[in-house]
Amino acid sequence: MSKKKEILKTATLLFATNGFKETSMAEAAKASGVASATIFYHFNTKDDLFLSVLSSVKDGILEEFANYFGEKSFASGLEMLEGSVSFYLYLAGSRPEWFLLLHRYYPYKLAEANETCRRHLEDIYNCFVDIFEKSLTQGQIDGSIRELSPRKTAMVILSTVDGIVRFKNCNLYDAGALYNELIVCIRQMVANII
Amino acid sequence: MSKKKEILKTATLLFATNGFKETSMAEAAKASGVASATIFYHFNTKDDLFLSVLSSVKDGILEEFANYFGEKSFASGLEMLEGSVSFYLYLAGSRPEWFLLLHRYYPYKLAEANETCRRHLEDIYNCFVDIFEKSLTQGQIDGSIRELSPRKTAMVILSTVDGIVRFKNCNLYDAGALYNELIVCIRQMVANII
DNA sequence: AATAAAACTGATTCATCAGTCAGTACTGAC
DNA sequence: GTCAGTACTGACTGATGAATCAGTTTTATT
Repeated sequence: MSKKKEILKTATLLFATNGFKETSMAEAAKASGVASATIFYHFNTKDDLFLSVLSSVKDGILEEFANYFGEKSFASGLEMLEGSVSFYLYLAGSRPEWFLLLHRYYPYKLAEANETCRRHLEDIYNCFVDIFEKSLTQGQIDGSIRELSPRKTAMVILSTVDGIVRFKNCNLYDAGALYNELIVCIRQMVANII
Repeated sequence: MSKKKEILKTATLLFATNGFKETSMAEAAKASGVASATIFYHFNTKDDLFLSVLSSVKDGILEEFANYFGEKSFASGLEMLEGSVSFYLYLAGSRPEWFLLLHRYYPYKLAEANETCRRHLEDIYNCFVDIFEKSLTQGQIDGSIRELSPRKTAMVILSTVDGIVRFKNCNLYDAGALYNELIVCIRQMVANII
């Protein structure tokens, strides 16, 4: 792997697990196996490195979801929704660093002043909401989803799923034990009762 | 107000809005209107100050909920649940610094190594889950809530409500516009259909 | 082989910050 | 008034960390 990619990968892990301020550039360089000045050759500033990390996380998430929907098909909108939620939970388990990073406050703080950062975050969360919304709209057509506002309900579902992942990452509860309960709750929330 | 209380109040705001690492002790002292060394007279270390802040936030939250339930009575478990959720949202609006602090990662990171910190966080989240659980159990007795696991469902509800508040604090969506939708979704999730 | 450009480096710089120190000011008890 | 204890202070210290600099090494091109 090129040194630049190595730095990016290592920095993602460090920013996610230890935080932005808590990670020094020298530490990131050492953990990447490069000299302390090399990191500044590839990335002008620390914020610059962070934005590159966030951008690569965005690309990863969008690609993973694109792949998933490229090879899957669903019998109904409700099934698509349940599949999307399950895949979100699966991804949070297989790429914990992505979600840990998104559950830190730094990106949102930076987004207040930095347009690029703001756009990355919006792209990521719009990806999630769009998928849930599409499932709900589809379900209203095929009759598996009840009468509701697809966009707003999609946001509530994202809150729920993202909240569970956050609790798990914060070691507050054994949130992993809630996955089944979560799917049931969401089905109950949106399913059409015939 | 005593200088100690003034420091505590100011530090809560600074840690919540700017973060732990991003707030210097000198800055906190200046914003509190005391000399830079005074803060170390009242609090041994920066972590010590943070733990005092977290402890005062815990006391505040527990007291607010105790007051609310002391003067309210509910016709059913479902109404109690809806009241609790509304009060959570109201509190998140009137005391944003409490929830901003809880939505940062630092407390959870500190909790890994610090027992006191861990206990404060558990007290806070148990308070929330207990209230939702109590509502659900009550509702199962009076028939307003369907068959479900009260503890686990309470956690899912907390994820949802807390997730909405987090999105609002992160300025991701106009989550305030989701409050009505949220109540409807939760009702749909747990209400007994007769 | 010669050359230029790109990649990389360790030593240094300058600012910031948690925590200390050696005091001074205030308060109440007698 | 004086004494003791508590509250408070500005100046200082040692460590850390982002960024720079003045180079060296590698790579690609002719």
